[in-house]
Amino acid sequence: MNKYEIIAETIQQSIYDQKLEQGTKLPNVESLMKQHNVSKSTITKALDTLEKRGAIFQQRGSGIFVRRQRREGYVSLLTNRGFTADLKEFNITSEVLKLERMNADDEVKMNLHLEENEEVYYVERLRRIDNDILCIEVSYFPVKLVPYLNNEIAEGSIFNYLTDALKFNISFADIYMHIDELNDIDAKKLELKQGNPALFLEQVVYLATGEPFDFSKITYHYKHSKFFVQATNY
Amino acid sequence: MNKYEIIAETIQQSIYDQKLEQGTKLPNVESLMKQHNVSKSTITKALDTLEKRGAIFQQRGSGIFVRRQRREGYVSLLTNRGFTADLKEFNITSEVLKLERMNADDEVKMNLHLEENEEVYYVERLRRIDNDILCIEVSYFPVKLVPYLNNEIAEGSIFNYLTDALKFNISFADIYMHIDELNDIDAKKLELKQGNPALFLEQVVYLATGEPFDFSKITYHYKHSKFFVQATNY
DNA sequence: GAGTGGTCTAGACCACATA
DNA sequence: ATGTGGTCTAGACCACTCG
Repeated sequence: MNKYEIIAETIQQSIYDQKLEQGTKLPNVESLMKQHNVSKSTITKALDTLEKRGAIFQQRGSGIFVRRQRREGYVSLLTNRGFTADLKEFNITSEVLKLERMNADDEVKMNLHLEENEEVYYVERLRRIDNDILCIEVSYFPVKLVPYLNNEIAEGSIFNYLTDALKFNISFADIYMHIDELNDIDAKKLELKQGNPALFLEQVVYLATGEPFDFSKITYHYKHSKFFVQATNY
Repeated sequence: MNKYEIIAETIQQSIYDQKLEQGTKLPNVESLMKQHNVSKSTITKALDTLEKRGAIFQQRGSGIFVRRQRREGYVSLLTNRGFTADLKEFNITSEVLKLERMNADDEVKMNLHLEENEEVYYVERLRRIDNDILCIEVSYFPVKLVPYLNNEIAEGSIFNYLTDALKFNISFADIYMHIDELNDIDAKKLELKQGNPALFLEQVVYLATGEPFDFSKITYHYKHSKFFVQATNY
């Protein structure tokens, strides 16, 4: 880890450990420099990182303050680290409904930038949060990037498998959302009724190289899904 | 404007003007340094800014590439600059249903960190996107921060009024979302039926000082609201 | 190995907030 | 006026990618 990353972790941890409230003032830049024995730019970089994550905000001429402060029970859409929900806070489990290799259809080809006749893994999962049904997730992974996938992996976190075992360097994601009524099939899977409201989310996730490796369509149970976004004005 | 901001604008504009596609490689850091006659850190800062905005991605050892690429018709939840929707792309108009000064109730007091007996402006607006009904928005602004508001201002962009006339320095926002069925009253306003799906969004917007100045509850019309989020893995 | 972006330093100077 | 964070420089060195 780089110096600035270590410093960022240290500060974030100390906010967490001391349960500092929103608005609490942190030590100034100079004392952080001395404390960690690094140059000003390194402290600045560490603080910028924490600001991006939504942990602090900085005000020129005034100081550095704790931001954080989320309501209970909401899942962050752009989690602190990684897009998958905070697995520590919430107990999320997955039941694999289907897993197979298949040829990509047009929609999948377009979203994953695939050529003709390329194969993908198709995974359909029912995900639960603390035993409540959270969503149905249908995912596609190109075989050329994800050469192997099985039920055991899909029951856990596929993203953890990709980063840990396959050393994927996940970089960014495009997320599209809309609301609509449930159709008959999805309603049954979610144990709801046809016509009930649902949030439909599509995401394309990219490697650091810019290659898309995951296209997923997720249908959320309207009673058990609450989302949280920390926006910053760039 | 700072040097790095000007450089960031220039690069972003050139991507836009040349309609560069995702994955297009940009000039390397050294040539950008020479071209703008600045040091490496300044270029780095400019590129970091663009990366935060989702306009580019950088890959060590390889280059700088164009990211951008959004589907048509989706409103960005964390717009390029500012949280209010891209007003240039979409024609958003507001009809003021109600505007009055009142005492804050408990919910408003909590979200805006107000003391007992503080007054707020209450604004209820029906917002349209290209003549379709987009949402009902109910907003609260503390009078101590927003001493004046009228119908004419509320028919336009309140945020523009706050930043331009009152010189507000808007810094960040917390956004909470959930899905549910419409009640009778909201359904009528949105010209929908009771029980239809809706996205409910609550936002608290903060100044650079960390003071909250806006608490809004927004109910979106499910047929005319599509959202887009660009996530980055910090 | 050549080329690319990323980190880090030491120090000068600037812009803003607050009392 | 003082203190605080923000910008910028010049240059050294590091880490990754790719042919």
